Amino acid sequence: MKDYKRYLITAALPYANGPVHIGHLAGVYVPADIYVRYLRLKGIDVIFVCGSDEHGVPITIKARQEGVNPKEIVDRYHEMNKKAFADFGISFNIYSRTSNKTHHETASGFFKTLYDKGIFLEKTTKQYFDTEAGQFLADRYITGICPICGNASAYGDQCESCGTSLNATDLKDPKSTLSGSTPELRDTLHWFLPLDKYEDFFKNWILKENKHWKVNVYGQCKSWLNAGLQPRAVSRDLEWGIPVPVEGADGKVLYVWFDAPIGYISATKELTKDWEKYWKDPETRLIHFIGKDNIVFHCIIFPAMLKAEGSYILPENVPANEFLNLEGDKISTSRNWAVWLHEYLEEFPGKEDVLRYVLCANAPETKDNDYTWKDFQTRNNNELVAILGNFVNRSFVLTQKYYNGLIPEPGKLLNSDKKTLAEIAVIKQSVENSLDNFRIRESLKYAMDLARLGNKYLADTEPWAIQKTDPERVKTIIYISLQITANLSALIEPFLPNTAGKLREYLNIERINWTDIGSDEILKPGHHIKKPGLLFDKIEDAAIEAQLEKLNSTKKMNEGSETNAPQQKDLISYDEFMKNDIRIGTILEAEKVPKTKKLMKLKIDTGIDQRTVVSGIAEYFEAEEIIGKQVSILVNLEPRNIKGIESQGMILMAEDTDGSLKFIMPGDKVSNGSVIS
RNA sequence: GGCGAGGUAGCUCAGCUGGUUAGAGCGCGUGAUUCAUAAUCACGAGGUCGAGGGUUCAAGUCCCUCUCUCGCUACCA
Repeated sequence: MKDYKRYLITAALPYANGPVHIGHLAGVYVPADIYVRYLRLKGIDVIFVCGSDEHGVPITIKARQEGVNPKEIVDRYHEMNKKAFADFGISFNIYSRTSNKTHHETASGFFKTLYDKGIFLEKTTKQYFDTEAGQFLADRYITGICPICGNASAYGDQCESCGTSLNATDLKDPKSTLSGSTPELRDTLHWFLPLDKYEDFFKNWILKENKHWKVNVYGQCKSWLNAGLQPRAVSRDLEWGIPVPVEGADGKVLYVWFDAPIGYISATKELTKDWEKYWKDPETRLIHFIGKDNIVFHCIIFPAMLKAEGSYILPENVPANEFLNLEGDKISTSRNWAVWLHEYLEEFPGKEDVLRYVLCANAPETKDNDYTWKDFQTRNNNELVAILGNFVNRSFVLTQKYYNGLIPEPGKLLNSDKKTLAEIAVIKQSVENSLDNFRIRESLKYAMDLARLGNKYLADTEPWAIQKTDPERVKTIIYISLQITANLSALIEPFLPNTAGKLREYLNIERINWTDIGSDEILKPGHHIKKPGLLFDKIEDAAIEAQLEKLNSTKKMNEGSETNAPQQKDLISYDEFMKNDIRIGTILEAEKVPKTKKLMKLKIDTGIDQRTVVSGIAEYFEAEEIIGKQVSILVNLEPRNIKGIESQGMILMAEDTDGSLKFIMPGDKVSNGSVIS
């Protein structure tokens, strides 16, 4: 690899509409922090930037739900996450935010540069405008009648009743949710980044020059490049965000995906006057730590922006991780299925390193992984306490007992002693090699090998057995054990910084340079170590059960459907309801529509006729098992062509909380064509 | 359906350009040991490497088909 002069490390900007959880930590912040701490210990010039991503529609929606200003939302979560990260020990050089002045100026300037260079395409489209509120409406802010299923409160981007994704202009009788008025269609101008023009560049840069990227990252990029890149709108009509810095662009802001990654640049700017050195000098190695949901932005879109601007370097690597599950289920902010960092810090005070350790040991580097509290306990008790903590404790206790805390003078080293000491450098080399290749999980395992080495050394030499007969030999043994603990304090520093600090305190020494790892004379004979405490405590079953209980109650809350059931829709009149002609029919034939995942072609006896209906149920039913069943069917829905088949009606389904579908059927058999009212 | 990633011991994962009896950590069993938060150390049991074909003197490793998981994408009337 090229010899870089300095490193710029970014960690994905957490979205400021919720707290940080273990999934974020395991995928992004813990690996990034370990890597950065490692670089720092090696004396490398590195800065580590992050911050809150505070723009975008979801934040405005959350604000509206709570009846507050978006600013209140982002302030709340920015402060909360900033503090949680700091308390947890993620060592950002700066944790900034995209709502601040520097960022607004930077993002705005970045846009302006591209604009002046004539990079953007301009396109005019028609969008709804709320004349009362005086603004264009995001799709989410429009409700109306779904053209597909007739649901009266479909959103402009999606009908939650039938699940169809929509354009706001598809809705019948659209209403603004801001003012309740009927919006009017107006022309609106937007700017697009012509990603398609960079396709050749990316095919070369990623597929040829970046073969060293992780397979999951490389493969995902290949998938996108093969599908072809499309121009992407960089602006949108919204109040919350960074105004488009162009004449006549009132009410338009930069699309959040455009401004967010620029947040890395603004954060660097805030941090140092020398920011350009980190962003524009090819001797800087730029690395983005992200989760897999962010791959396309960091591997294609943001580099395209940087490339278009012209003066920036591109990322040298993007070590994206997969996702972490929790006790077998996907982590979900909305379902409160998560271990929140701020809560963990309160519930397990002083155990920051335990979580770091478990998340790193379980980091989803190659595929999604599962976090369980049982595993958390096991790793703490059987690895941190039993292997690492125990070795250190054994060494200390022996030192206190035999020498009153003074480092003894070693005698002549035996071959086995020399071999043990030489092993330290080998382990260090393994740790480095893994870290250099972003195999963080593996590197942690190697680091633990040093503690294993220590335990084995003590077991092999048995100082307690020969103290009476050969006290001189014991001095050497303890001396070497203590040198191992000292080396350990440096080697575990990137992974377990608090523990490393504690260990140094017990040893009564200053921080050791990474390059000194492997030395057998870190602690000088006669040096006093302090009366030690324990590095780790056992975690009892009760603490784990409490966490499981907490998750269990979350699960119950989620199942107690009130919390999850969608809100009641707007009132309708009896007449309106009676427009629906819903009947009971019998499924005569069923077959899966080829080349689709969900579609099933059904022939239904409606009592009036026999007709064909295409329905999105194939994921939950086999064709054979549903033939002969009675179902409810909306018969007067206007026909629609789906995959070349005319669908004449809609089968009514109930969607359970887990997303599975169930038929709405009569309690007892009735004649086909029976009317439902 | 298309594309991408993954499916290797009970669990979490290594196995590079195909080559001796498929590895590690944790868990499990047996033994040793007591300095240590019943911790440690040694040894051992456990895998038809998702399934089935094929190429090859030789395949976990290459090719084809199928299957399951995750993601992107199409589709959901």
